[in-house]
Amino acid sequence: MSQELDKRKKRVLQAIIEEYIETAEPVSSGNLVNELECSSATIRNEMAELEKIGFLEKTHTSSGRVPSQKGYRYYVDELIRDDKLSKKEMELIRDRLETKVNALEDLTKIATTTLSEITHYTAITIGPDVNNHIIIDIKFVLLGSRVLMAVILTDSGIIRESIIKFDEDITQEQVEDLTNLFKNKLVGKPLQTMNSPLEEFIMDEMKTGINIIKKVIEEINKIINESQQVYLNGANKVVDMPEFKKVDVAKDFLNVLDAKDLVSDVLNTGVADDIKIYIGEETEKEELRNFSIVTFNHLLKDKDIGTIGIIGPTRMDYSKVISVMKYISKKLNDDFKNGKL
Amino acid sequence: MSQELDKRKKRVLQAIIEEYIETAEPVSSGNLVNELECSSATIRNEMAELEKIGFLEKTHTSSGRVPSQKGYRYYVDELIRDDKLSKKEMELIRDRLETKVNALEDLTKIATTTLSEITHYTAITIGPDVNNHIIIDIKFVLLGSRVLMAVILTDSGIIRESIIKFDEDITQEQVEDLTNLFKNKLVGKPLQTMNSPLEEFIMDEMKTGINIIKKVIEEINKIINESQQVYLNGANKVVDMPEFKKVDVAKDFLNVLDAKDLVSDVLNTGVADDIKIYIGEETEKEELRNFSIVTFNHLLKDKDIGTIGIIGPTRMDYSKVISVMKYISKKLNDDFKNGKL
DNA sequence: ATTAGCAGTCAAACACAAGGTTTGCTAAAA
DNA sequence: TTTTAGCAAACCTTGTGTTTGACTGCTAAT
Repeated sequence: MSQELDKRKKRVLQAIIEEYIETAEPVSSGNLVNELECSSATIRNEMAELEKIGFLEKTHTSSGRVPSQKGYRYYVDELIRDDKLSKKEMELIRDRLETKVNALEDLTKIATTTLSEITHYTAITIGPDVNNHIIIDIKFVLLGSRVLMAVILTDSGIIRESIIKFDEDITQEQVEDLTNLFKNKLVGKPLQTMNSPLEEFIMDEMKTGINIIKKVIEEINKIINESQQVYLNGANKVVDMPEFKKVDVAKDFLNVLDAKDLVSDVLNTGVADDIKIYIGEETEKEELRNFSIVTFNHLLKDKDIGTIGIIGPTRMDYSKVISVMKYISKKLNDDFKNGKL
Repeated sequence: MSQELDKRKKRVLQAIIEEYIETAEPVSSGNLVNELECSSATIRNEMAELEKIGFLEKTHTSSGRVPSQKGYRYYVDELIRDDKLSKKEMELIRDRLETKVNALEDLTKIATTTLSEITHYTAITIGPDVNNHIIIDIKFVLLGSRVLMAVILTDSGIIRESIIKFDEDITQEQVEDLTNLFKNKLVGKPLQTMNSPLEEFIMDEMKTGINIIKKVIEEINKIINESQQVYLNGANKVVDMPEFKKVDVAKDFLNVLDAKDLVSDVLNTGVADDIKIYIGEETEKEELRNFSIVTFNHLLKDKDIGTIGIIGPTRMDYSKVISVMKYISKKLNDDFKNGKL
């Protein structure tokens, strides 16, 4: 899979990619002569070979080199560094994550915002897939004569409430009936059990009408599915990136952000508790061919807190992004061990 | 205030503005000769006079005319039409608003999305200011030994829940104690009462610790203030507008969208149950000088359902925007009268 | 009061030349 | 064998000058 490069070629490739990430301009041989102890001619020879194996590209005959998708891939697999955080940035992260939150989901949002802030890329989150989380309790609360609130607790600490309005009055007796029914039927089972056929919910000694039960199930399901909500942060960061001077690229990007399911598809394929990088066409989505996505899925003591993604141009500062993600990951785990979460 | 223009001048001004709204190109005299029964020379004379009184501008000596801010203002005050909806568009609106919702806030979001969809501008919503809504009930539900949920109902039908975690166990007795305390103290009063000094909440026969009460109040206040949430739809619409070919204008726009408080400030000044138009500098915000905002605040039987705003370039299709808003407004009122809401 | 005609103005489009980078290649040096 | 210096060729970028075409404003005729 990964080609063998000699030491100097690695250094040349790394230098080119890092220079290009910084400047967004094609990198010339003369440009690197300060960083490597050899002449520009030597570097040119190396560049020619790196181009031959597909790691570099030229925009025209006499231009400098630009990394190819394959080049970036080699870079993130072999050459990347993950210590690109300044003291100040670490402090900022620690500070942000120390915010007291009531729900784990808020913590994910905070991590997302922080990530966007430090990397200057757009960040996207989708909540964890809660379908296989185990229900540990269900409560119904009567808020008015025709308004019922359902509260579901899961083992992952995620709480969902749903407010349900009826066309008829609901009695306290019916509420208790519902509570018993759903508790018997669902506690200890995964959330997706809510999707079982209606008949499964009908029991012998029921005082509550079937229409009410049906409605309750519908509304709760709605809430569960909505929970895969997409949260977006820093969409305006795009305008600072030179690649978006070209209007059609910017257009592509904004459209991608709007078609959230495109990105959430990618986020959903991310492996649990890992950082994953998709460069350009690796996402296998036509609309995303000019962009890269780095996803980050964190397990906090087996609890999936959702997937965070960074989306930006293929010329993304992968090192920085990875560094921040790893640091956040570490910080969350430490806090958890020390009982802060 | 509003200047007196003779009939033909009005027609010329209207034609220029509507042409410019459509094409985003300066309008020449020859361009209008088909719509008005006179020669281009006559139109040129009229244009010269309209320019003299500040309703039109030129981009350079020999260019066509472009409406000035003052011109737009005259247009929206005197010349605008509000019947610019096609049958199809009305159908779409009706269809969308017929969606069954549980919370009024969802209806506002649907209206926002529809508005953005039909006008092709970015739409922004802020929830109603709930501070003076009257509390009609407060409930506390124990979700776990250390987790409490507070539910507040208001007369406007808006429901807020807050999940509160404690470092110590909460007993059922304490929950009842809290319920009594808050019911006595708050039912019938506006939500902002929650902001009263802590001492006001301390009563003689309390079994619940002051720290718990303090925490509860804090968390509930957090939720109330969060409710002025900004909901944004159609941010990617910008890329279709020619004025955003200029990168710095696009940058301005995206930054404005990100600095949501800027826009929500404007939305907050909107008068109840009315449509209000701010053209360019009329917002008195430096960052918004190149944009116009049309706000729409709807009262559904005295209940403020929030303010919706459309933001776009000063070259906005005001007629279309107003038409849609009026139609939505009418539809909501009709539905309400017919008991559909 | 309106209009035709015409000169004047300016932006946008195009072509062309000059200047500057950067490469690949060759031949010399290490 | 590897590295380097030197140089021609390629090609982008910038600037300049020219042309074209779309307007307007003005004047004089209708």
